[in-house]
Amino acid sequence: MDTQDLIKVFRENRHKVTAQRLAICKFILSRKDHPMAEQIYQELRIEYPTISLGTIYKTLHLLKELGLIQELGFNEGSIRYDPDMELHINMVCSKCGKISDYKTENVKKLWSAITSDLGIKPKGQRIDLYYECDDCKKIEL
Amino acid sequence: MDTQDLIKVFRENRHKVTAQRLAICKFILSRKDHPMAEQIYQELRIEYPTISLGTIYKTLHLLKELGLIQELGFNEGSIRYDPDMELHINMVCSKCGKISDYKTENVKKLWSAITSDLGIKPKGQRIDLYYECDDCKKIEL
DNA sequence: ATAAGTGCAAAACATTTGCAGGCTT
DNA sequence: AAGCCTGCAAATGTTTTGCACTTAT
Repeated sequence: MDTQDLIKVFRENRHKVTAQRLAICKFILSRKDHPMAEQIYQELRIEYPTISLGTIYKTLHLLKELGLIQELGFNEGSIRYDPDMELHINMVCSKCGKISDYKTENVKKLWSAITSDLGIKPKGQRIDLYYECDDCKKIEL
Repeated sequence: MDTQDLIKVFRENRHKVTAQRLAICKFILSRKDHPMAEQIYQELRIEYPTISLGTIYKTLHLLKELGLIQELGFNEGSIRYDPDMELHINMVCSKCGKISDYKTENVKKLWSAITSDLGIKPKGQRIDLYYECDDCKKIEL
């Protein structure tokens, strides 16, 4: 999704196009490591010194409403943001907290088995698998 | 897991057995609706008027350490506690937030497929499926 | 011109921490 | 008797809210 697409989505939904909004959206949509609001704030502050955390949160909520990102609440009480809206597994390192996405056809099969079993239609999902990542394994040795 | 088992686990791990601790543990282990700390506090306050939120949190952390419950962070920033440590799916109603567990052999199959694919051993997992529950569907009509 | 968005600061929550006194071992 | 546990209160960290000012439409 490039800048032009973003602008189109905003206009179609009667939301104004501002520099901050574009910057926040482009930032989160390009990141694959599920950052939290504070991280987004710190990085954008370099280019937009007056940007505020409030604006970051408001924009993230807007993106969630528009269906462009997903919120993931974690145990430490923090919320992280994931721009991947497709069915996937969050591979979470239980040591360092690093997250990467993993996709496999098997999940889709499982989901269709479950939904036909229960007779429901899913509105969304979240699948976390906790493991120890390669970096943390190395440190251990 | 009954009271005697609980006492045994505490003693084996050199934790003292107190009335509050037993009450909190019995409460959370018997609940299937994944309550948050505040809910546990409000309900136990009836029988133990001087119990404090701090104690609730400390006890929940202890139970997590002992591997008896799981913490689930949610989007609203709250943490809910799940006494079911087996592989299961959290069926979350996206309207009212109600949660129930669902177990199926299919998940175990999926998990073993993934772990052999990636060559990792999972330390834990969390699977949420968002849908609209029967009660909320009825209200809608 | 109008309505919506921004930045700032204060408020609202949820969770954690520190400590004096009390209870289990 | 010693040390862990409790309850209270203060501190922390994150997210939300209110409002005057600015900007996009």
